[in-house]
Amino acid sequence: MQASDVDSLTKDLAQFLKLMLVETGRDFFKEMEALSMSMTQMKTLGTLIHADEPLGLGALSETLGVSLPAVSRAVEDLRERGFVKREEDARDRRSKVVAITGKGRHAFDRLLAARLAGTRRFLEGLDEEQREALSRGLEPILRRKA
Amino acid sequence: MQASDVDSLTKDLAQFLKLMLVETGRDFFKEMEALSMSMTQMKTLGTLIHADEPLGLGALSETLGVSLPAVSRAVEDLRERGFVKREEDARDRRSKVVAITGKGRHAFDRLLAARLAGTRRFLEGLDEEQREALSRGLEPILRRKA
DNA sequence: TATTGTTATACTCTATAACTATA
DNA sequence: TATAGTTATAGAGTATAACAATA
Repeated sequence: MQASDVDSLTKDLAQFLKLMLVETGRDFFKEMEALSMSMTQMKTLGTLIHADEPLGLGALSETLGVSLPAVSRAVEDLRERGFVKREEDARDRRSKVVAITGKGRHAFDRLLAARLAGTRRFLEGLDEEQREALSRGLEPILRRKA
Repeated sequence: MQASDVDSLTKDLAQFLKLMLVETGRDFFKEMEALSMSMTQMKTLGTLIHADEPLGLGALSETLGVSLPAVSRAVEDLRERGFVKREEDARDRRSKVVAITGKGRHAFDRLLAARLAGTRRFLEGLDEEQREALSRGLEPILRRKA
């Protein structure tokens, strides 16, 4: 591996990431604001939407890397607004399990769409050749075996 | 432009960005924490380091998209710690102009290095062919005329 | 009066500590 | 006792409003 190649590619990639962060951040944060959704609440929905079964608050806290009280309050607010439901675990009444609702899925989809909107807008600003090259550059990375 | 191509590339790029965010965020936030540096303070240093001349607080507030009081407090803390210096503008004593110090440059370089560290680590985990393709994908985008 | 910053105040989100209820 | 979650409290960061100094 030639160090200088990696060096210059590192700079290129960093520059590209910065560009994309600016481009994709706008719509996304606007949508978060419109939904009055905090970062923790968004990550909570994102975790629940992919979960096979309702999750306890401890599991959420662990997964999100956020304190238990912070999750507890974020979830309580989400519940009040109908984005999740929270129930006592029948087998252990100390535990409360949380699941996303249809309304929650809908909200998360909106946030996801906002995140993709900036990405798509950026790509539409490129020409076909640039998109082709980018696609060929990303493809092998995303499809590689870890 | 075939819509489906853009669709799938949008998804690929979004996935890639998410991957990189995780990969590059760790070192960076660790370094910010080590320097007790807030986001606004970091952006302040980043703006000043590229500025040709000292900037007034109003200009900083505008550039960073942060309220004047927030900038005022962020700068005061940076000044106390020697990362910037702040002086009255001789021509208008209402205005105070801020400039980065050597210590400030050094701190910002550390933050920049932390941000690049994750990017570089990621690239080093790829094989030569993957890096080549990525490089060819980014090159025309970064060098294009706006 | 208008403008540049600063200080006062209130709000959001967070973490640690104290607490409640169940196991 | 130990554990799951909630409530109390304090800290960091922000914005709007009130203020001080200079133009």
